[in-house]
Amino acid sequence: MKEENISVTNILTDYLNRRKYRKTPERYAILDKIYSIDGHFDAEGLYESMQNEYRVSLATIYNTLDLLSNAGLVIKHQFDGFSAQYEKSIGTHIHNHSVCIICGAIKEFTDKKIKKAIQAKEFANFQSTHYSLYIYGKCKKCRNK
Amino acid sequence: MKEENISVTNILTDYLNRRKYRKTPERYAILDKIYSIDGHFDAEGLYESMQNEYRVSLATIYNTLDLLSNAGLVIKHQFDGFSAQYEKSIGTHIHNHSVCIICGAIKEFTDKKIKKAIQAKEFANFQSTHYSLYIYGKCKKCRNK
DNA sequence: TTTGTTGCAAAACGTTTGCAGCCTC
DNA sequence: GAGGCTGCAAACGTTTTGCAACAAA
Repeated sequence: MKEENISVTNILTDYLNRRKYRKTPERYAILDKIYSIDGHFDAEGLYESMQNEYRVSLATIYNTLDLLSNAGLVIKHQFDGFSAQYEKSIGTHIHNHSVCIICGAIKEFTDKKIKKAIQAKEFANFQSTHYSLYIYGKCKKCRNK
Repeated sequence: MKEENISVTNILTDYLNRRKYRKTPERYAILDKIYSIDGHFDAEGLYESMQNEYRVSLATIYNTLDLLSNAGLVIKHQFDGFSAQYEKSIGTHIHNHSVCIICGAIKEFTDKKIKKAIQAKEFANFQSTHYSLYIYGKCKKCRNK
């Protein structure tokens, strides 16, 4: 287990304690697996990748992804036309996504000015926790379509 | 028909001509309906709202929303957990969305600095056309959940 | 012991597809 | 007249749900 995983494990434990939810081995196994994945993944892929290690049902994968999302440990993306994509959130640099409207290719990028501008935003009646920025357009390959 | 609709009709006609697509009454009826709606709508709602005027099938609604999206006449949003939401794009101020992670409440907001920072972004191999920014968090009602 | 959580299978949901017939070009 | 577009219904893939069994508290 990476060092990072120790702290996310603690975050999950705190979260479960605070809500009086149960600390099941499935939840920790899924969290652990998620933090070993770099980049995006979907529920099905996570499910399959765990079959040889700690076997959990797809229903539990969905339940747990939802729980971890509420706990701030994963971020959920709904890119157009695909199944929901997830990624770990702790220890991940804040980044944005460019999405090709023709072929669906997704790339990550960072931009300090954008980050600053968004983080400076404050709401009167809304307590923001995170954000997703998707810039749509055409990638190099699809430029002329 | 509002004045605005005349110009979006022209945009659609140009688009169809350029691609050698057919100018069917369904496409214009759907476009017209969409530009009479303020705010978000989904395919089902659009379908139902047209039943008393120009009747089209749900399949055609989906086809046409896709076409109008490619033509830049509507913007598609995939807010978490719901069916895809659409909104007209021409004559609509660029705006962002705050999404409550507890109850799903969606609000629009604008911010000049964010807009500027995003529009200033240029990519080497990507031609951007539009963007969506979703800020997630907890709304006033759900602050303590 | 209580009851939240799991696995399984079935169901639900939004969306897409196949196909015959229609209507734009 | 050719073939793109439509409506219909069936199919699809992802996600949710109901329920009995299990296990954390």
